[in-house]
Amino acid sequence: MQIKKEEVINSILDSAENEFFNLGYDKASMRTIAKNADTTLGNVYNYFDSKEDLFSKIVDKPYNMMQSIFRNHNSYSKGDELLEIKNIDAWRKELRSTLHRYLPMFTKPFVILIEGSTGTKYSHARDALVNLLAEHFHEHIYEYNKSYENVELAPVFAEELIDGVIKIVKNYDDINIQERLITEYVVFFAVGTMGILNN
Amino acid sequence: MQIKKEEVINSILDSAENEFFNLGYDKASMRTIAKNADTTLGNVYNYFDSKEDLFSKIVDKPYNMMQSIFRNHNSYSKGDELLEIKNIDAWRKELRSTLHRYLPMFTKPFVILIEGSTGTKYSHARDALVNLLAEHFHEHIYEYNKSYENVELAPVFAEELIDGVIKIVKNYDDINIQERLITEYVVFFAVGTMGILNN
Amino acid sequence: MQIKKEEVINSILDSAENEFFNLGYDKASMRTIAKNADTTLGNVYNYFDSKEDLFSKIVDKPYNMMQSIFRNHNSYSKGDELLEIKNIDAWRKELRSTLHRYLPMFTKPFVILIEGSTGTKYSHARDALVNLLAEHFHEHIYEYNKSYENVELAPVFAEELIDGVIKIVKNYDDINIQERLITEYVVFFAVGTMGILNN
Amino acid sequence: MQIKKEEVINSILDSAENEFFNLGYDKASMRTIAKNADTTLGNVYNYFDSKEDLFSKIVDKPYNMMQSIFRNHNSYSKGDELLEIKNIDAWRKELRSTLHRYLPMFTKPFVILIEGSTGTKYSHARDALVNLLAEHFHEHIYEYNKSYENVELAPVFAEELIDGVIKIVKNYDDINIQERLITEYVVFFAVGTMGILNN
DNA sequence: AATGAATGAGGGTTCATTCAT
DNA sequence: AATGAATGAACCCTCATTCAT
Repeated sequence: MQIKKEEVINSILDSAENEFFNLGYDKASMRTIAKNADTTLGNVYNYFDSKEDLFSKIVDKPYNMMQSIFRNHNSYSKGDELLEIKNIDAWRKELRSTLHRYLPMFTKPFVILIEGSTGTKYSHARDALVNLLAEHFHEHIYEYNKSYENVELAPVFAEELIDGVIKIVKNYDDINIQERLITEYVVFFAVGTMGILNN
Repeated sequence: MQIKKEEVINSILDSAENEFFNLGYDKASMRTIAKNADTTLGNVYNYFDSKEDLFSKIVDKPYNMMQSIFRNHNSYSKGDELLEIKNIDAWRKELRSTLHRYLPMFTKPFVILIEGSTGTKYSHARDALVNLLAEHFHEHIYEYNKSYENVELAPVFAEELIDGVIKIVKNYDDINIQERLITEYVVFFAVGTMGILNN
Repeated sequence: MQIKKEEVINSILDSAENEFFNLGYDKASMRTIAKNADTTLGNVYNYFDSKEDLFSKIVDKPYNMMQSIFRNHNSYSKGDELLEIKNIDAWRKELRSTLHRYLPMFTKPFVILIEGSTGTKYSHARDALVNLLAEHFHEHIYEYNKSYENVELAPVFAEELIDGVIKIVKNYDDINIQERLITEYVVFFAVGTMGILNN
Repeated sequence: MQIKKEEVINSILDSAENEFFNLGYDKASMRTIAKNADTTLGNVYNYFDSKEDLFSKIVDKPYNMMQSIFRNHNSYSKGDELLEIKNIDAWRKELRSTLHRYLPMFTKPFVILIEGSTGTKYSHARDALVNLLAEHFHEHIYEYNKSYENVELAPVFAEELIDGVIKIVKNYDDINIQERLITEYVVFFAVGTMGILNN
């Protein structure tokens, strides 16, 4: 019975994960979630208080991971000396090994958290991540070219960097391909920003 | 009387523009649109046949502009020799004058068309734009570095380029700022892609 | 101006007559009536208090005719000696001349009154006519065959006789064809009822 | 529970049958149906997909019966030799036994199908029936009196024959009375048409 | 623990009627 | 007299949530 119960819960969570992943919070349907979990609508409400609660249960893990990364994100800025590197392939190698640590975070629930949480109390999560990254860009810009006049692009870069990563994660299941493409995508951002700052 | 009528129509259009802008087509509420236009739900239907019709009235102008750009977009690729240019500022100047022609398209309605048209007959617009751009990236990649191994990034670049522009348009009303930032953002993409292809 | 006014009124009445004729009271649309009368919805209400009032103005003439016929309908039963007649062609001739007097009643407004008045205070008109005719049938039946066991058919005969006439009027505009077909249709009823009463 | 469910379904079906019977499809109100079924509007939609679906569930049985009769209605025309029979009572007997097979079709749902289906995909049913019968009349007329000059009456006869049957079904619930009256009504049509064709 | 029936608020839409001009 | 904008009640339908069993 103990086992049985967990089976049902997992079945619901799986079904919900798919639904939220495909449609986002607002357009997701509790009926569909129940149906694809091979259980009843009423029974879903025996295990989860509400649609929002169910969403929380799925999204909480990546949310907490993100929070803890935020708290000690100074460790992240160790890569700053990269800016000095002239050889792009060296960047690729360095970045790949750094990314490797974060890759486990890029799961379906993370994608849901970032782009499917509109309408929930988690909708700030995406903004927080964007802002954190935007700050980074901002700092780098300031550090590298104090007189650069298009600083407003920092949040744009941040957002599109994140969305690009999300897009790669959504489209490619194979973790190796993910790693290769995300690395290259981040290198692209590094090269691009360096380029416009250089001149 | 003539004036009165247009006032109401504009009031409805403004209200609808905001609603569609904030919520997208599907989640937008005709009741809310009416309320924010200081009129009655029934009266909205005196001026517009349906929700979809109201949406069309807002989105048609940027849609047609996009279509006409698509039809003669060969003129766009004339800028290919830019790739040879080493001086980034030259790129900036060239791109800025090119973008100048497209700037009138980048309005709130355009944003709605691109990211709020799910559920309408315009939902293909975003995809069409993304595909067109993705092809461009693809061609450039192939032209410049036949052995480049991360070609899968083309659609990602396309999508994030568009989303970045959208984000700029959303955040800055001043057309001059828009022009400056969009130009720089596109230059950033050019520099970035060139950089990763070069090595 | 006086003339102008009547023109508008007639235009509205004509348009309404068509609309009620084609759709019946309930499904008729005031908007459509106004449009087809080349005037405004609001203006229709300057001349007629309501949809029901407009309906009345169209249907009142045939209604009153019907009422006056009802009041002295004993004159109608003078044709009873027909029952003795064996020659059908004699019936045809006799009936045709009788019908001739009633033909002017079978106009579009009459049709509207009989089959398009559901939902109005005139909806009893049809029933009244049916009942009057049913009584006639009843009397004849009783007169001719006191032991006939299917007396309940009287109202059915009445209703179908009326509906048949209405159908002929609706489908044939030519008054001569109307006369020929209605006569024959009534003869058919006479022959039919006589036949089943005879045995 | 199983029982409870069927009770509600039947309650809704009954309520809907009455509503459609009284008002026809278009004017019937789902709210009224729900109210008269002692349930909620939303709950009606738990059992039936749409207004049209609910209508189908009521009308499908008589519709299918009608269709199967249409498919092998050649068996019907076998009674043609009846035309030679001079004894009306023989006709009565013969017709009654023929009608007996069709009687189960003549229910409230059948009435709804024939006169209340405007606005649904079943709206052709009445026309189909009328046309089939009109053809029959046409053939008989031609067969029996090639020079008869009022052939236009065929569709009128067809329509009024049907409407008469409908009227009987509407007014008499007792199946035996139905049988007696419908038989007599059809005999009346036979005698009537024979009479006018004979001369 | 599980069912699925029931609820109610909200969605888009139509239309007779009223009212200010 | 004429306009047509505005209203409000009713339409069909959806869906998260609750509740009795």
